[in-house]
Amino acid sequence: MHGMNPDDHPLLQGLNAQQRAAVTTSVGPVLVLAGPGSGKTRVLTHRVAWMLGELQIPPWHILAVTFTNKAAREMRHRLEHLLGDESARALTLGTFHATCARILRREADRLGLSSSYSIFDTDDQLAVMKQVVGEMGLDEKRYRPHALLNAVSSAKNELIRATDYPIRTYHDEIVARVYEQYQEVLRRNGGLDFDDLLMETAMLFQSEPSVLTYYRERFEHVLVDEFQDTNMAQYVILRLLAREHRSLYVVADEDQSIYSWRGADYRNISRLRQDFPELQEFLLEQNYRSTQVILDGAQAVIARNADRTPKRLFTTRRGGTPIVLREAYDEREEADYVAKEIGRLLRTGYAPGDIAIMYRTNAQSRALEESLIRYNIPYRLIGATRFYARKEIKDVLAYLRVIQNPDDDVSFSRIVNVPPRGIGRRTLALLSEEAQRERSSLSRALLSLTAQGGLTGRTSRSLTAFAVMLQNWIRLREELSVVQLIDQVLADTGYESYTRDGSEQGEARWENILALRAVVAESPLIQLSDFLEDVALVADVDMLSDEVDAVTLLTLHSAKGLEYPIVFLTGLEEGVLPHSRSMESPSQVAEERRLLYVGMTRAKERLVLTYAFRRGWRAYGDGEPSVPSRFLEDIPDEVLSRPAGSASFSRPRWKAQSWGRAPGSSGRKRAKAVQRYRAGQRVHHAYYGDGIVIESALEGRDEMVTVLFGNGVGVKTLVSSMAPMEPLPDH
DNA sequence: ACTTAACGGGAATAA
DNA sequence: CCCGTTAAGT
Repeated sequence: MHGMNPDDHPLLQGLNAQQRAAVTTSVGPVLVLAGPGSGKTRVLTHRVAWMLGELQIPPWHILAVTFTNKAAREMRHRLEHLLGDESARALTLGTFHATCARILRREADRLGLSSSYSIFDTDDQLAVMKQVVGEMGLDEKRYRPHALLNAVSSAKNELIRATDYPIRTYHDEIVARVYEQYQEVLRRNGGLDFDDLLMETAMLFQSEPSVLTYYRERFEHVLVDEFQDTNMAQYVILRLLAREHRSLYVVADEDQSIYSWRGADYRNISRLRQDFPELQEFLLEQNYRSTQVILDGAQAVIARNADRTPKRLFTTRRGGTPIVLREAYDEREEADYVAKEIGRLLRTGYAPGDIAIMYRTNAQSRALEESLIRYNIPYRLIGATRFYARKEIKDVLAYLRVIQNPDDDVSFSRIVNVPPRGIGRRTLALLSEEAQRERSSLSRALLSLTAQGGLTGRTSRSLTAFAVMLQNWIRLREELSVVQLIDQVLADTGYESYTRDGSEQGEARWENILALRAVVAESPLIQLSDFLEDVALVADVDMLSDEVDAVTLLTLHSAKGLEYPIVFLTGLEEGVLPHSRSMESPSQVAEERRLLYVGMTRAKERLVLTYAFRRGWRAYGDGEPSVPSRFLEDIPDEVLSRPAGSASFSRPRWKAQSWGRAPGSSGRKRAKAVQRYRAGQRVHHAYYGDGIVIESALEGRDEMVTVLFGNGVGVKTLVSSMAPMEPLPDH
């Protein structure tokens, strides 16, 4: 610093002018608006390092909120590296949910909650909601637990309590009562759901000035990544914390807001400007990730969204390989193309870890997996059956949860008869009655019944045996580590022989349990409560290890914040992206567009877009051919390359013939059909192979071709403009 | 009284 | 395809 050129400051190495300005600015409310690949997280990390190293702010006064646990871990590593000391250790760094969970554990008594409260995940929430709907005598068809949960979740994200739920219709009335009852059941279980973690923290800050003051002093400086994806509850937490010291540093990109269905609201950016009028704003417009071609394609897609600030993103990586757009016959052929193409890229020197395949819905991964297996390409799947949502893992965790929090009836009901020990529905119902009489939980009712010797009849023996085990575990909890406790539970319940039933899936399930055990063994000193909290709040992307060299399969949502040299985006069809459930509302379609934008901007060097002519699993059957995604129309031809794929694949006037809007929407392009096929003609189909035309007729503006294929395929009727098929020369 | 095997309906994204 | 429900089996 003494006479040193500020550009040589070790904490500013490798940053451009815009980034440096953002990192070194004075303490106060700051908004960094940044495009993809512009070094958002880097700026955030360097800003924290700047505050610690240059401004001499003690680490325990800093709270940094990241979007995933993985991002938090990485930031801590980078900070340790940048600062060369341990000061990053004392920093509070984590996701909103993890941070709130910790605050609430500390303040549990103020909420009338045990500090060993359970965190209820989606499955648990559904179990509670079903119980509520059942108890209230509502018709599950009319009042779908899923829909009710959504309503409750939205209310919580907006900080609306059950008693304040706005009632305009009879349906609202029901929702309000369901909401109230749902909270009642949660509370009896000593549980909080994901939304409660945020809502209760926000409301605690609102209602307890002393608590707010404490955390305000504690977290004098607050920094937030992915601010565009905060919801109202999160915004209120930030606003309250920062109101006094006004040191709030947020990084955002409205074009990457993809979680509105979870209550996220990018208008929080405008709220920030209103609530902190002295806000300093910085723009990061240089993209360091993608080639010009990829950036141009992505920009063209996002530019069509209204209500956004236009940005002038640029990169010095001129040119680049064109974006590949490829039509496939169906999801299987699409997957085969992707796998084959990956095989080719691997032979040119890319590593499997350089490649990601992205899709809108988890269900799409199946076909891709099958092809990758067939082509012997190593891959790993993010999401789908999430590790911690697997039955066997949830079972073990449910045991631990009951041991940790005996009021957790949801977990108790889950494991009381797993492995089967003769405690069926009827017995559980009796136990539930007893619990209601005693106004206590299932496990407490069981323990007191056993203690009184009040059990008779056939089931008494199994119930008593279970009660003895449970009591023993609760006692052992004090003495044993989490690993030892898991081992004890597995041994006592005979879970291994129950799981390993000789089937292949049984072996896989047991391996999953061993994997869980290994995770615990990595932190041998962890407290049970901390372990359960960590496990409840991990995201699938958190478990992405950089050391595994495999192709990554993931949803577009999980892809946020990641980057790969090569990205395949699959299923670019109307109904898939944009998703059919989003097509009624323009704002939801706009979000789908942002989702595509997020996906495209993950790619550094190569981007491949694919769509299928047919997609089997789609609800409207195999009769209806797919329509390419409307978003593809916005990508300029100059950045696209449309490979013929197999030789059979060239289709003249392809665009004019097969492009259109969603079925039913206006603006479908009309193209006069030309008869390309006649009876007796030989054809080649990309998927079905060679065949002979039996009949061909113009129908409306399309040509319907009936073909007899070989190799046992048989007769198929195809739409000429859509089928990946072409006439073969006669000879 | 419980368990298991077979069946039919509804399927986004996720901390 | 994963689920919840139902009917038959122990």
